[in-house]
Amino acid sequence: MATERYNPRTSEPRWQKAWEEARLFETKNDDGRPTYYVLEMFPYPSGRIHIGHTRNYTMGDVVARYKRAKGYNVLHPMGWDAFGMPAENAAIQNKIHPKEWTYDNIATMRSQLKMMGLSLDWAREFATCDVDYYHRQQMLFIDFYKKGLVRRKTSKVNWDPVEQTVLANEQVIDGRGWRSGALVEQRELAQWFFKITDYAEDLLSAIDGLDDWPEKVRLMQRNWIGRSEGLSIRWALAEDTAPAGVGELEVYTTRPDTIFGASFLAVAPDHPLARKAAEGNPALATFIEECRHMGTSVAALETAEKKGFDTGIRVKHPFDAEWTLPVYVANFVLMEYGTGAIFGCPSGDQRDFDFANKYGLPVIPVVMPEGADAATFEITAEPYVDDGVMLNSRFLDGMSNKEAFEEVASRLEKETLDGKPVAKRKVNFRLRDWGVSRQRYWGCPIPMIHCDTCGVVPVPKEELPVKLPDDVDFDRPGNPLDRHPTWRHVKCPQCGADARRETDTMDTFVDSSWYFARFTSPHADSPVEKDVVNRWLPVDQYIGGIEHAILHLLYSRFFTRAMRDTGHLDLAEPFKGLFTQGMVVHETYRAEDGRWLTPAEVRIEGSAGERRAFEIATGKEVAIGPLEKMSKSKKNTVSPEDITESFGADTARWFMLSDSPPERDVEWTDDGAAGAHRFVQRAWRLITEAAPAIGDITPKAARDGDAAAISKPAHKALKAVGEDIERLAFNRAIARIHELVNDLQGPFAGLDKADEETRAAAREATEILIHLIAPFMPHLAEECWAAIGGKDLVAASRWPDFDPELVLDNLIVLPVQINGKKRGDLTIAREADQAAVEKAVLELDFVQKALNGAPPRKVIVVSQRIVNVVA
RNA sequence: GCGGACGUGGCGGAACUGGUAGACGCAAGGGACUUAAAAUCCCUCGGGCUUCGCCCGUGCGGGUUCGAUUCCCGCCGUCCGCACCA
Repeated sequence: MATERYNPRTSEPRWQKAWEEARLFETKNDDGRPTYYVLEMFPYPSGRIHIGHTRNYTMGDVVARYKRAKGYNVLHPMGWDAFGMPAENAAIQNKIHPKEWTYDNIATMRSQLKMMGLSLDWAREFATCDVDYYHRQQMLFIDFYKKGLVRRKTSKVNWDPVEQTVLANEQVIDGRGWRSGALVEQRELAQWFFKITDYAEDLLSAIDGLDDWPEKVRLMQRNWIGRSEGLSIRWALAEDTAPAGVGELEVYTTRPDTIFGASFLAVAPDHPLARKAAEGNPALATFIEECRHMGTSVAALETAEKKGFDTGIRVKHPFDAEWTLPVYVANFVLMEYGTGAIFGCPSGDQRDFDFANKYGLPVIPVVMPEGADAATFEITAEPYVDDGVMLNSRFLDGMSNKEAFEEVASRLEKETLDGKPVAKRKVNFRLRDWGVSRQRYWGCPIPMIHCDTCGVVPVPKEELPVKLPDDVDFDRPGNPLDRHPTWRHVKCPQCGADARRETDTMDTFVDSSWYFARFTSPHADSPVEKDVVNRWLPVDQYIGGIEHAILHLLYSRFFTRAMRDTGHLDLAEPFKGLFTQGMVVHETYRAEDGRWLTPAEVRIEGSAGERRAFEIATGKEVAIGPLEKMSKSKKNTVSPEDITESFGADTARWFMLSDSPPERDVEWTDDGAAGAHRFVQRAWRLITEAAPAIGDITPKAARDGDAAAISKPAHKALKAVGEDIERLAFNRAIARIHELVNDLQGPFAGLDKADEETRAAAREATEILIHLIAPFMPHLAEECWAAIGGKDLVAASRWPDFDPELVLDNLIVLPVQINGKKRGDLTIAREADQAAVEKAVLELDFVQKALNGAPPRKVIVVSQRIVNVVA
């Protein structure tokens, strides 16, 4: 019997309206059921939602709908990470105010998201650029300040000497400003910092408790914090080479054991000693000046060619005053790490080795692998960086390098230089304090006032918020707040004299470090309401991109601790479960003249192996580029409307989760989307064609007979899909649903002639199928539910329970291997014991043939799994 | 440069804690239905061979094991992060 095709264009808006009218997704804080908080990283309002966003939100939505069906009070909110540079770039390019640009984008993207049928609580929506939000962020800043978690110090920025502005790292390309093309300089500015390093130890050790985080993210965070135990060693300068007034150089090392392999010391270009030495040395000053043009990013420094400059200063070896070593200024030594100075042991470190070879410095092997011969061991092509046995190291010879570490540390702790110990044991962290100052307009103003007499004074809370002025211009580069005629002029809250506002705004990472807490009480006067936020946090399942694995998550973990220590909430870890999803990628197309083309502008011919692309407008062939993350610049984006208009939101949701595992990238293909839509129609047809036969039947599972062929696969799928969703294995869940539909296809064909028992089983299986589909394709599920005469909404109904008896089979099929290769199967009762299985296996034809009359050497029976006969 | 991942048919991928490699889907080929098309349904689909079965096969080279996509060692390739992109 033919039924009409499912029409998502009419169906989807209808059900979205039904959910909205029933206010199904508006979460009440005082609901008594157990809570479940699922959150996807909120988007930056760049202009349009693309399919990559929607994949992320669909994952969260599947979890939210599933958990709701499992009886939880689910919080699933949405907001906008709305401050940031693109709004200012748009202001400069298109003469549109950042606020207008941002709120326009939000309006567009909100309506795009709504088309996806996401079960979001829109009543809690906010944007971080809402005055209401950044007002509370300023409260938090002042609380942190009063708690001693904020400090001011100087740090380096990228300075564009032509534009006279600070550049972000991404705006520095090959050491030049992206707009001006001028060579970037490093410049020191006084800036605001959060003292995240106060929590370094705790942020590190608490990672152990984050069981529901991916191991790779935990590892990345550990490495980022970078705790090391080492020795801080003071090296005396040789008097005749030292600049006036400087007597020593302090070096941090994690390898004091290699101290007899040292052949040079190196300091950062902005180390005080380097500056001092440069005063009387123009060539050195020139070298340091060159280093200052490298930009400030660590990646840029470390990928640059390693260069050093001999200062002429020499230091005395701590164990031998007669032995002196040269001090270099080196472009790869970072002032921010340790003491900004290192000693180089070329035989034990690749970078030191390269450096020594470049500048003709000695390479003395001091550690060799266990068992090597000290008389013949040499370092030639590469250094030896692993643990081992000491050599060429006087009193350390023969010790393990671990013992040598202890020996050097305890000896140097006792030695003195100018009356103080030569060395101190020191725990060092790679993690640096978090610089939050940005010299930009479109961010949360830092609520501080500079007074000539009182110094830095926080804005009194009752005078908050410090609002961004609307009347700004972007005709010139630089921070419009700085040149605003009136905004920065205020009275000092302490003495009443004329004073100046801080014109720096906050890093947008601050905005995203507590939004998850704000969602619990989005309209409260205080940043959060303690009892409410305590009940909802931590977020049960947080979902977002791997690109945020370190900074955003670390900052949020710091913020939660800081909010705890300022009395706003009572927990340390904001995210219980974390999932990092992959990106949606698409081929790129580029015309001969270099223009990027969108997928819609291109026609594809041929198939696998020999595909060619042609520009529709010109008919000319264009190059097919590699799969890349969808981006505006490469034009390889697919927008949700493209799909919803042709196939509907359900098809898009289904496709994005179907093939690739969620943590991996997914390639958007039109064929794949069409295939997903075929399944939508197939499920619709299966259910609506069955509807007349099962309309008035009471659902009942069948355990035996033909009808069990309907109930068993349904209950097996019910069990598997539930487990797969819990594990976020959406692609597997979808494969299980495909299998169920395949399994039901046959038995459902003759339903109109079937007996009562079969119809009851079919009714039950259909209800299960609809529930399985519902988290993924909620609109289709509602339409199917209505088609079989279901009352109420699927979105408001309970997840069914599977019958444990139906998911187990009495007979199982065991693969049988001979010498590890599969040669056949054995069908046997599930409860058969080891001996019975072994006996049955040895009776099999192909086993006897393989054994050729001889007894088997061994029979391995892995219960319920496999049998291996070793001949 | 440092840190982290990933690599399986023509394609996306599945394979639980070391236990049947290729589930499920896409593409392709063949067939049915149709005046025709679309839609739908059925069959084939890693490679090879002496094809009732055997051999090879999970980036490459070794190793451990009764058994390795999975564990170990060494390579190769691709991707992500690196503190002012969000």
